[in-house]
Amino acid sequence: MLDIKLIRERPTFVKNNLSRRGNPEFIEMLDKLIALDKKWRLDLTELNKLRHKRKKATNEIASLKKINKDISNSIKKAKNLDGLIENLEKEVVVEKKKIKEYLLKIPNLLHETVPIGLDENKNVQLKKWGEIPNFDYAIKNHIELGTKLQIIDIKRAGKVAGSRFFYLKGSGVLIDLALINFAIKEMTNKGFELVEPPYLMRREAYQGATALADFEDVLYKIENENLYLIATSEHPLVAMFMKEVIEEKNLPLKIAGISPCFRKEAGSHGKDTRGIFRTHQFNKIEQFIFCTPEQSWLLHEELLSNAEDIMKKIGLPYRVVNVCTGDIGTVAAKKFDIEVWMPAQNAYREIVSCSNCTEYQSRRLDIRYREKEGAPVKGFVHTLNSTAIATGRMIVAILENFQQEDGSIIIPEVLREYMGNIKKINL
RNA sequence: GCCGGGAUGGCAGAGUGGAUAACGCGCAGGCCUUGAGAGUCUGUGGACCUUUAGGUCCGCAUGGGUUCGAAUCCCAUUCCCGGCGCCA
Repeated sequence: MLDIKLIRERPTFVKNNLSRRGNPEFIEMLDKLIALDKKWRLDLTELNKLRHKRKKATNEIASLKKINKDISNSIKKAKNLDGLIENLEKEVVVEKKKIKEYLLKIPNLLHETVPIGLDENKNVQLKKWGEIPNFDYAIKNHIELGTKLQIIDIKRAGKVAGSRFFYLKGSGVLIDLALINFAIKEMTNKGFELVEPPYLMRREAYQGATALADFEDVLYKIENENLYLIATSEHPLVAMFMKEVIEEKNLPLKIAGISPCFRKEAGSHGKDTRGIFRTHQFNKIEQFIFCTPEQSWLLHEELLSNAEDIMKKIGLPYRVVNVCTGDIGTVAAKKFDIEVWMPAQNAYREIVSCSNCTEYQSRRLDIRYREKEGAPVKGFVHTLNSTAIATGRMIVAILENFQQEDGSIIIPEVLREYMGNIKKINL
């Protein structure tokens, strides 16, 4: 959510920034918001005047009553104002609500370094790491590999839960858990505190964590309850501190969230339908940071480098892209994606997403900071998030990149200690 | 799920139908002091208008209701605590 004061004081600046997203709807919304805000302030001032009049009348009643004088005239005077006040009150409430709605829909301001572009094709490659493997035999995709090795069962998952679900079995489970444990070690070594969040969240909290428009497409709602399954641990992690004031000595607050993620993936029909690249449920270890505005851009780079370290240690070739204005989403001011090489697709595909959300989430959730206890609040914290490891996609990458001619898989060395020191997954 | 208790500023906590939501802690500033501390004075919820100063309204979990007037009375909802029940 943007600061309404900033919009009032520097409307052109905000408009220019929003226009970089290339969606005229946002400009329309902003114009409507500005006009509505103006009207709201006028009406509010008028309402306050009326309320003042009534207040004076009721005070009069109190003092007349004390000296046993007749109050029927004064009561009439006060009652006459009621209708006017009630009507204007309703108007003001409706206006305020609409203003809030616009504010919740208008996306975050973009950092100046975000490249302009309509879609992911305009994302700018920043760096590349690792050698793309050269296979001198016909390679298999992760579905063939996983099925043959009996570590992934998509068919039976379809029978039981529908498409985009999967069973992991045997060594598949071990890799999944090894990835989690490896990520835990990496994050702990880098000073992150481990957190297992609730997997369900109330609407009030969820609305602060993400954009309203994302709800229906992405989130599973529990029937007859005000609860949603989390799409990523980022959401319960940021909401964890809603309505709180954090002391500066505790910033930056670094958290590693561990949880399954549930996503409807509505609107992605036909995209990545086969296999476990895009599924309704997967496990993820997430990096999350609360910090001061001064710290956030440096920490954004740090989160990226943490995620890159993991890629390097596992040994997967990847590239980093600076996500462009059309692809960046509502809440981020700037976003890096790490894309891993997927041999069977002959392409780099997203495996890590690393965002600086500046104060967009914290303003919605009212997460502020102050110098120390009792001191006045300084402002809203900045929030950042980045994937550490999303196990589903990582398993796809490992199977495809480390496959051997006979269909076996070489296990990356860093994972072996968590898998009983086996080096290979064989049939 | 049932019964009971509760929700007031950054924190603690009074106020049970009538003007400014008390006192305190913390924090900020002034005075005092070589400095710190102690002491002392002032300030310390939000919004809007006007801005040198100031003015007005809102705010006691949320939403309704009663009343000329609600933190206070009534109804509903949410959350927290305790007890009982159920349960991995």
